[in-house]
Amino acid sequence: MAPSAKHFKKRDAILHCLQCSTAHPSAESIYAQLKPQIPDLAMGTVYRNLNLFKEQGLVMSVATVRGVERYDGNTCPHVHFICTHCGAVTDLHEVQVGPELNAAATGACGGRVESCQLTFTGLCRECYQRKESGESA
Amino acid sequence: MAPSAKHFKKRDAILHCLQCSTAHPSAESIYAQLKPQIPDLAMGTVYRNLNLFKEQGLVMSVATVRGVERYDGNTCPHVHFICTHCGAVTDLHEVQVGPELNAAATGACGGRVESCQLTFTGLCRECYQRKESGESA
DNA sequence: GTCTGTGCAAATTGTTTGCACGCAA
DNA sequence: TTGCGTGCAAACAATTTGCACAGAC
Repeated sequence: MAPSAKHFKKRDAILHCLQCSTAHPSAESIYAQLKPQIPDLAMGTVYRNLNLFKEQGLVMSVATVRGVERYDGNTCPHVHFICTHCGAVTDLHEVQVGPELNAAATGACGGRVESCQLTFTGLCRECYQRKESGESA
Repeated sequence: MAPSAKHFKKRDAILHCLQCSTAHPSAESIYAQLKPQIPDLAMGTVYRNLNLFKEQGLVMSVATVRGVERYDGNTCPHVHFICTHCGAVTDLHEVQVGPELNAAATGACGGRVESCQLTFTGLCRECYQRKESGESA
């Protein structure tokens, strides 16, 4: 009855993993998280489904951090923060990109703007505090 | 006398190539551009210097487009546009990120914000026009 | 002599792909 | 029987790295 029978078990698990996480996981970490529950999961499957989801617009690529691609199951436009020290990617829902920027970009590029990503980089709270206390010690 | 004697010939050439280009080249394309003038240039050298420049803050990484990293010799903050069709990366100097966003991000992340990148994706003028005329034909 | 920049080629690593199998319709 | 999702392992491509040498000081 339900279309998500046995046939889509892994696909659903991967999507669910992405949509329920705010860590913006990499393919590798999705695999690591799912592997215990689904022992016969293969990396190829993770990558294949990830690319499928991207095509379908269910998932987007946030950034490539230290050579590995990070994904986001939340496709509503929002701002990201990347910690250069620990590699964490977090959402900054408090920061908003005004529509006027989009309009300006459309005018400036002369073509069609489809999406917009604002990303801040720096030190996250944990790494910042650790660094401060380490240096002052 | 000048420190940039023979010893820094390739390093200088790579940096110059980046700073004079607005195409946000990849390591590969820097190599391709320089190779005719400097036949004994090696990819390893390009990558090594690129990483050095990044550390020194002379150059920044703009984005990873289709799996290849793109660099920018212009480190003044500015907005980018990436064409999903041809992979071109261009500057949008007309669009500006206000300082209030930076402040908001600093507050929201709780750590330290070091840089900010606003990137639009879509179709550049050429690809957009080509697509339009192709479809309406 | 020492230090730094580099060529070269091998190694590493993230990602993709071909093939064969198994379940669902 | 046909089609799709998948495991597995090989293939790929971008990037990094170890080693040895050459020129600068």
